[in-house]
Amino acid sequence: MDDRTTKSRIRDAAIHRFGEVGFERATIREIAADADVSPGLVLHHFGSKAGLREACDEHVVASFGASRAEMVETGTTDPFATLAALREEEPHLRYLMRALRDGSPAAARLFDEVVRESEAMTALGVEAGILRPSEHPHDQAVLLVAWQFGALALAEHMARGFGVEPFSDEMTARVGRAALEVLSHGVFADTRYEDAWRRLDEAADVTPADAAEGESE
Amino acid sequence: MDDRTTKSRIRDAAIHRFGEVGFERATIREIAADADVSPGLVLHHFGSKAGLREACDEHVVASFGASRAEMVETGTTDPFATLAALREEEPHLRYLMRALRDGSPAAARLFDEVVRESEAMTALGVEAGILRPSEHPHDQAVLLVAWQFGALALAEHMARGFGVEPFSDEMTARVGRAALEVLSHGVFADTRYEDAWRRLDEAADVTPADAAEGESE
DNA sequence: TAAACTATTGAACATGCGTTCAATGTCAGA
DNA sequence: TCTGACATTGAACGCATGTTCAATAGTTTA
Repeated sequence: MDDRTTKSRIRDAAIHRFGEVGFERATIREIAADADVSPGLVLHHFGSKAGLREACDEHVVASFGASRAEMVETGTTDPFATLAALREEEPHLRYLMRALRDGSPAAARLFDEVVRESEAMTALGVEAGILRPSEHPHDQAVLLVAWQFGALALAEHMARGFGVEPFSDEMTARVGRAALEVLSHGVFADTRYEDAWRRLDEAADVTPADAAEGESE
Repeated sequence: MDDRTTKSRIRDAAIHRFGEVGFERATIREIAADADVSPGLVLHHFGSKAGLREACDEHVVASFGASRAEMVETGTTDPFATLAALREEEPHLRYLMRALRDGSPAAARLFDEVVRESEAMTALGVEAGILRPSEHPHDQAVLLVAWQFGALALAEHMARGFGVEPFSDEMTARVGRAALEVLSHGVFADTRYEDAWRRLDEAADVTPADAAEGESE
């Protein structure tokens, strides 16, 4: 027995399928079978496959929004607690991972939201003396979110590299440890590369301000 | 006039299409049209769509292998020179990006190869005093490659975050600058998080050696 | 009770796809 | 010139898919 409404059962089955095999490969017939309904009913409730995707997007994004809002309230500032908390909702996480890879609009929305929040939280961390101030806080936020989401999207490959199961506790631990080391000390022994880059930068006059237009080519 | 052989023309058209829209969405008919041949000829040369993918995989992986081998010979040790060099072959880069997102076997192969090479190059860098020695060199290599490839896979989102075009010089510059800052200094002001994690680590006894099996659950 | 509306089904439809295949063209070698 | 192998075409086939639709069951409303 399943006390959820039929519509939400279909949506959850779709989230699961989409997350597992991607939007393209997932078929309405399979989703309907998973939810123990006929294919026709899926279309009755969601209009089309695209409509079904939108409903899933909305639900997952809202769900993550809620848990992020909770973290903001409790005042969590570091990104790894976030990652750990995300693991609680594995189907949604898989869905998000797929959405990122599929290039779904929802993933783009979520990416931008998280960048914005990450930038704000970083500012708080800097004030609190926990985080090192960056010369380009926005760029850094974009990069760190891309790394975090990117690692999520490539979880399968990382797991293989570690020799563990994707989405296992083992994996979270290994990723967390390695990431903390890098994010605490960096990987370069000194700043020779950074200095070199900065000189190139100043010569080419690439500043965030006039970033919108490309003057070469 | 195109002096390449018809077969390689088809393969290059396929690499382009696969890279642009992904393996699933790309159709043999479109690829054939791009290469100015009939759909039948594509199958005549490559047997099936999967065979065509394999041929593309092999070609792209080999191409990247060649340019990486060249970098090893010239003794380049830092990952950003690699990124810059990759930009020269944009279609192949787009293909690789898609392959990573699609979960193609070729992408897995390449990922593992690059991890291995990255680990070796990092060891060289440490010896040379350029790179900081890591406590878990393999884990660090996996993480850094995942970040690098992940950022590549999410190039579209990063570009939007920066307000620039994907695969533009502008974008390379911004990513490089932000990455160098993080990889030179880290983001944490001190090691309090790392220390806390290490204590958790020792308590749970999570070591790389017995990483293969999960004892909980 | 009757009517209207919603949930649900199963079959059918249309389309686009990968693939097959017989036919034709092309060209090197006997 | 004849022949065989290969390149190439275009039409057709079969299949899986998203979608439509009339019909049925169930539930609410007047």
